[in-house]
Amino acid sequence: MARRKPDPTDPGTRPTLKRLALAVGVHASTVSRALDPQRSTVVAPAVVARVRAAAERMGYRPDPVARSLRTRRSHLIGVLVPDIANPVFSPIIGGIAEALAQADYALVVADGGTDGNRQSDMAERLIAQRIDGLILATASRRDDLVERCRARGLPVVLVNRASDDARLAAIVSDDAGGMALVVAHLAALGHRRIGHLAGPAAISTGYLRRSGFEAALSAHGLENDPRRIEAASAYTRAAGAAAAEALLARCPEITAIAAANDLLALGALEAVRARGLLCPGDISVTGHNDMPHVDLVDPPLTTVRIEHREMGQRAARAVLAAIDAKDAAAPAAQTVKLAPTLVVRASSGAPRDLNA
Amino acid sequence: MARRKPDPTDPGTRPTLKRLALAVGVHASTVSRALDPQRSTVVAPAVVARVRAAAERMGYRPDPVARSLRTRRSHLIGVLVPDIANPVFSPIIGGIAEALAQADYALVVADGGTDGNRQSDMAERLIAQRIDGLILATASRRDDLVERCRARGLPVVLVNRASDDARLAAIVSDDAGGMALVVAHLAALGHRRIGHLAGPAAISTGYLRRSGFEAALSAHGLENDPRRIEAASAYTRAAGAAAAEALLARCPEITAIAAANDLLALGALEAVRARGLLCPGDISVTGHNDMPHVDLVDPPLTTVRIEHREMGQRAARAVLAAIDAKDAAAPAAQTVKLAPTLVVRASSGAPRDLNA
DNA sequence: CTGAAAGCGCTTACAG
DNA sequence: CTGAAAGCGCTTACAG
Repeated sequence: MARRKPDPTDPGTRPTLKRLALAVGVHASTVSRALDPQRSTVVAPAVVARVRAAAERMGYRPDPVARSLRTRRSHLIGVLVPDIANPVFSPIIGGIAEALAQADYALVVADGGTDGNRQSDMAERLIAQRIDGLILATASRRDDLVERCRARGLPVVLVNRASDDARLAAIVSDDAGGMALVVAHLAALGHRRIGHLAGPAAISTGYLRRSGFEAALSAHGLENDPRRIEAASAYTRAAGAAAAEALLARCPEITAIAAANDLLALGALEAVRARGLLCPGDISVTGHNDMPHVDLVDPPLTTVRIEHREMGQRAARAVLAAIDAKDAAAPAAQTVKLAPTLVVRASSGAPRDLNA
Repeated sequence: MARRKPDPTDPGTRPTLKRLALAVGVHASTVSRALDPQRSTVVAPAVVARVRAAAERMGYRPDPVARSLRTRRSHLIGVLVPDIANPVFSPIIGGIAEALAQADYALVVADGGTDGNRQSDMAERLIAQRIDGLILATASRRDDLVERCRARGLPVVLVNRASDDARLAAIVSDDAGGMALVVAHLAALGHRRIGHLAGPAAISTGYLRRSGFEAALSAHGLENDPRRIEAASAYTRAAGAAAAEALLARCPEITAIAAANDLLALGALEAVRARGLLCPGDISVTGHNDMPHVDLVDPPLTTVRIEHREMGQRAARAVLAAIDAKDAAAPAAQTVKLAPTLVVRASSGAPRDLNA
């Protein structure tokens, strides 16, 4: 014999299905059915009532691990972000957590950093935990990781950043549209020579905001001089400051800088100040994201607001739908583009030539 | 018969222990032992080598769900925060995630909000997921939830906020010490009438920063007038603005406001501006936490820096230690107070009476 | 050093 | 409508 069998009537430990069955006087399988709203229709109403009452009284909670082993469903969703501490991703995670909790799923988060190998490694760990689906906030435009998940049949949804492969479900902001709002605003103020602080070209937000910026210039009949675009090496304040410094040195004629995100814009503000220039008197600066508290920086930042929390909620619902679709062979999920809005504050003003 | 037995030699699906055993030509129990560094010493070295090679070749990964069911260990740690999107908690979560990943544990996060009932509910969900330990960032000074977890024998560690019950492991900042740094700084500048924007008294940070503030006034021989202390209803900018407005109306004589955290300080800055006062010319304002980017607000905020990321790492290590201790009946974990540092920026200056 | 068996706590096809 | 049995994929006490 392998081990002493524990007494299923022992009330000392957390109650199991078996003990509950013993207490009610029916078989465990009947208890299992009575407790499942779907299958309880097949059980005698009186039995269902007795089972439910006993479960309540004994404080029975089904063991999710045992259930997972049997059903092959963990009710866990993995989320991989490049940086948990980045203020842009926190509301996304918050939105995901909220929507998942409503559906009785839990959220396993991993910080993948910006290094592709580490991201793969963290994703493998999540998959090893038998997550039912994965939400990726780390995607680059061509991403091995995304492809591998697809190949394994793991439901995957991208959030905030899309991949070039349009077959993948993604919940993103209309990045090009956001830049169109910015350029329209600056053009209306009278700016004609506008620089762009681009994000990394390998990330969809960097690429699409840049091409959106260029398209908007043309639409407004403004010159699109590639020299006036400088790409930052990363979405950080420091990278933004360095890129803005290079841009200001090379193109002193520009009267505004439209940055690809708020962190870059904050860096640009530092570079502007370091050169002894005034914002917006000498040069206007705009951001993208509307991060918390950018309304309090000096000067308050004009930026593009994205509903990150809603983005997270939608991504959660999309993975859940993808999981159901896997069972039902339902239609594939698709890309959703949320419409951003412009928030005008004090960092944008009339160009200096109009002031003079 | 219940069901057709799947062929364990079928290579189509993810390999199991049994299939690996079949491939190597030994029993599953031997494979299990060979793959566990602890118990592989008891297996013939040649067999260990063959098993490991086959595992590698077939890409075998033990199923964590099955393992959990058997060992009663999920390798999952739950974290309950009041608000995932709050910039103070993100680096804490980041630190926890990093330290857990190193120990091969994963992190399940839940957003409990500020409502006690919802917090309990979310904690129950985490526990239902069979987490091995819980990190609470939501603790109030007297917290039912904390007590209930203790009663169940679930390893619990508090982070950032402690409870009044000193038996509980907690990783916190020296909150009183942080306020002492602030008061010393303001006193050195010449301030003698200093107001305090307190946090909620039911939370340790609110209570301890307030009492630390009062103790520091006495230590510097400054008058401790309770009218000069106004408690905010929550740690938000809006609550900070409202409380600061009340404080300024009641005590126009104060020349500085020491806020219990940065969010309250940002609100105070708004209230100061709304009154047509200048910071720091008319009144100095200080914060607590050194949230990201408060160096860029207008004026750059003098505050107390807390190493939130390290706090998270330590909390993770503490739960892991508590889990081991549970097995080993090792000594109970204890409270760790991290030393904060003062960061002087432009929101604090000489009092207006010295300027005149 | 290795194998055979039991069991973790569920769910579900099958039989009645 | 209900019960008995098998099985999800592991680990581990026991026997040899």
